[in-house]
Amino acid sequence: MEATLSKTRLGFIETAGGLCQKVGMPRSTGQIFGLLYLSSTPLPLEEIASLLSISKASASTGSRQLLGWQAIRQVWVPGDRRDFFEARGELRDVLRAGYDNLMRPKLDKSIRKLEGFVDTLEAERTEGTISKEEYQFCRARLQQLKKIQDRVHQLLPLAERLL
Amino acid sequence: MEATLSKTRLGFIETAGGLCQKVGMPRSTGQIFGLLYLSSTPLPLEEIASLLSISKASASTGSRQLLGWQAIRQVWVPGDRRDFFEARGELRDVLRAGYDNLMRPKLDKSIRKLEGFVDTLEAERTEGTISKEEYQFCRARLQQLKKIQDRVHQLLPLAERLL
DNA sequence: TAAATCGTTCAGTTCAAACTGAACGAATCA
DNA sequence: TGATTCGTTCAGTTTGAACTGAACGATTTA
Repeated sequence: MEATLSKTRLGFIETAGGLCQKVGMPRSTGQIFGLLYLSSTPLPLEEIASLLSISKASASTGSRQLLGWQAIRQVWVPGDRRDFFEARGELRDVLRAGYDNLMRPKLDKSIRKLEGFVDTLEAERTEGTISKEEYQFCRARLQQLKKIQDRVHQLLPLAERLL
Repeated sequence: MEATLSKTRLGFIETAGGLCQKVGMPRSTGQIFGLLYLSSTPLPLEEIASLLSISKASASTGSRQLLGWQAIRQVWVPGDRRDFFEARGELRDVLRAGYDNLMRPKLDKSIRKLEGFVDTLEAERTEGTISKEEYQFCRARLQQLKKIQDRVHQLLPLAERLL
């Protein structure tokens, strides 16, 4: 299929790519999702690459990334050996999966790190490495930070439900 | 002051820098905030640079960025010509300001963009540029996307209150 | 079995953002 | 006024991630 893309889809793809890039993920990955999200029919890897004017390599890595996030799924077309991809229509579930698989682990890790800092702070105090003043000040700030993290932990499940 | 940093502060600085980098902002900016957040006394630009082993130029741009986000504030020390900086202790307010000044405008912009896509889609339909099928499919997906954006708009003020 | 097609992997390149050193203007001090 | 001490700005460099082309293994087709 040599079809060209409509203006709408072109603009959408560009926006999705730019959005992803701003959040720190590869632009091409966002472009792929944008392309598939407005595609009424599953597309093979080769066509994704050519429509977006990117290499097959980028299309491959990008789509595997999106698969990992469960943002797209793989579709087998009878009698066709190629891999076809389509976007998951249920964006709610995509976001939920994104939260479970990407956000939550990172948050948990950051909490553990924060507790680590509190520990080393205590150690440094007993060692006498730091002054009482610095100890108290840092302790207070770290605790405040922890409080905020806890609030975030309360908020995220709530968000999950509201969305 | 030629004081060296405690282990706690060093680790905290590194974490803050890495965190910022992952979210798409300069690492050094996060380091500066990390340094100030655990500093019981305001620091002059020069010392920020030397403690973090970065150039004065980076320290300057980074601190101005943080000032813009209201994450730190400038303090004048009587009899000292230099600029001193300290982190805002009230992280709640920092987050709120970050939401108001950074998140919200971007969200609004993306909504406007989305509406633009709907419009061009309509136009392309009446022009006959796209098939009825593609039109209907894209329209449905764009509408679903808009629904999610609306939910996010409901959620964010709520988050602001909970934090 | 040979030829062809498909997707992945990997080394090398490209590219954009961050960072730096130096020059500069402004403000202070002698 | 001349000499310093600030902070900012800007051109050039560095750095790291994204992207590419080519080679490869796997699977299918002739």
